[in-house]
Amino acid sequence: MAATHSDRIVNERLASAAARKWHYAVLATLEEFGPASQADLSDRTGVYRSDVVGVVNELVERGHVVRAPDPADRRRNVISLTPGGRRQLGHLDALLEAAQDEVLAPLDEGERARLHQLLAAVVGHHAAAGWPRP
Amino acid sequence: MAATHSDRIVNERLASAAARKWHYAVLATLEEFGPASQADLSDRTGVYRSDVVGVVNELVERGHVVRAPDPADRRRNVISLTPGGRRQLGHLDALLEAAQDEVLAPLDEGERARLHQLLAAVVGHHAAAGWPRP
DNA sequence: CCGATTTCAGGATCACTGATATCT
DNA sequence: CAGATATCAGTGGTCCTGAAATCG
Repeated sequence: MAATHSDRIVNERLASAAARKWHYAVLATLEEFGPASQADLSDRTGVYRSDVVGVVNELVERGHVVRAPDPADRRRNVISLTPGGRRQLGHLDALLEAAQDEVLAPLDEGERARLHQLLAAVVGHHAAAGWPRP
Repeated sequence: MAATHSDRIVNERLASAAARKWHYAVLATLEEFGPASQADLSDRTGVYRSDVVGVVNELVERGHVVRAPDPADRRRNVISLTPGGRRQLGHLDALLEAAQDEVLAPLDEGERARLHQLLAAVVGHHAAAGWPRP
């Protein structure tokens, strides 16, 4: 139920920027780790390999990202942030901070930190165990 | 990410009983509050009114629930648990307890209670505010 | 007439499976 | 050859919108 409330609020805000959560995940990952292959993006964001294609296509259409073949390994595409993509990421960051504030409204600072810590422990445990990937 | 891991684990367990989360939600609500109209079930479970129909249809097919017109208000259907539905609920309860144990594996008892309390505060806040219903 | 209930038809996103072609 | 990468096609569940028919 908490996840559903959170998703609804987050999706409303992202829709105002014509974005979805995978767009944000990919942009944020590119900024954090730099240019990456689509397989890297899949592993880091949790987006299925087969779905990365579509997300990257949409980001390319919007001019937020560029896709170029990797000269060092011709199986790969290298995905890189554009200046426009960096601006969009800043925009989405602000939207999502507001969304988080709305979702966590009933919690004070300490409670928010504690919740984040508990959820991170859960995610860390399952990510370390590795989840089924094709 | 935590919600996604949780959903995957819960769905795997429920699939082994040919059930989905809404089946459990409806059965559990019927046991807790007794026979109810479909609108009541929608409000109590969060399932959209338009989706309750399908869930109840499937539970009727499986013999877990009966649908009867309400003589006191002929707009309504009264949905009631069958003995088979009660058995199924017990079965699902066991499956979900195991799923919860798997999801929360990295947390000790106190941490689980704290997480539950924090999420309940979030849900309570947004439920009280009322979320958009058709 | 207004409001509530049930039902149906459909859209959008997401999680997931499987197959194929290309390249290391 | 095995293994990785990118791509395409398709399924099913969930969240959500809208509209019709029936009844209080």
